[in-house]
Amino acid sequence: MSRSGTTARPIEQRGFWLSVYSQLLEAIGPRGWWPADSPFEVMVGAILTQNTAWRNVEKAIRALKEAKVLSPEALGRIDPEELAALIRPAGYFNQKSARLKALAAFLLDQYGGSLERMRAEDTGVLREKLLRLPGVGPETADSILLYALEKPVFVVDAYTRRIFARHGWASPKAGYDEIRLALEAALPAEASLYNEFHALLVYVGQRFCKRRPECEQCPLRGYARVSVEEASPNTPKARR
DNA sequence: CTCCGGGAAA
DNA sequence: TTTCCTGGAG
Repeated sequence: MSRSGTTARPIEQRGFWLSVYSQLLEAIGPRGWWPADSPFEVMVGAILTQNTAWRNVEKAIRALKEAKVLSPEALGRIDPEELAALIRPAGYFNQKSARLKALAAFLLDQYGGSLERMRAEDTGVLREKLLRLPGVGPETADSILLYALEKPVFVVDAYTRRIFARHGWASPKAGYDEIRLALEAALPAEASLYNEFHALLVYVGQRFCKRRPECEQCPLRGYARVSVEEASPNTPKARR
């Protein structure tokens, strides 16, 4: 076996990740993810929130509810342009309209629109099927698996990768599955744990580990293996 | 890497 | 006014 030298920083100790988790939970508190009235609403939200502020997703979901089209059947029937108009506040409305139509068609075709039947499918198989859908990449697929179906899949996102890179917990070049599989291997396979952990990381990314990091008040201050400058050199300084 | 995009914070 | 938002496809 080759030992390229870029290998290591491999398996973090379980205790380390659990201490990070409890630190965040204690400092920030439960985030109550995913806010929705149904698993299907979670799936729709997972599409709508792609690179989009949640505030704007709420407007779109409200419009879907008012138009009474927040179901696989109704989304399957609605005209794509009409759907695009309804979800306009969430941005990328033409793309997302097509993506929602594809998701609805998938649910109807594969599971007769029943999320119970969908949930009964093997997680790995289901993940592959979701990834084949247009507009469903790794993060969206895993968000659906975790937050809509309560499968123990750790959701990795841009915040996660930024936080991990800055603290020296993972290489900046680490791939999506590399981080996901490492966390899943190091943590108990509990959906409730992954649920809260990811939500807390998003909070840290939004409030502290921003493009210009504000480490002074951050709950993760003290958990870094390296300095921010060392881990990610071109980080902008926070303005005063 | 660029495009898709409205909405609101900075 | 500019920047950024719980990404994914070409």
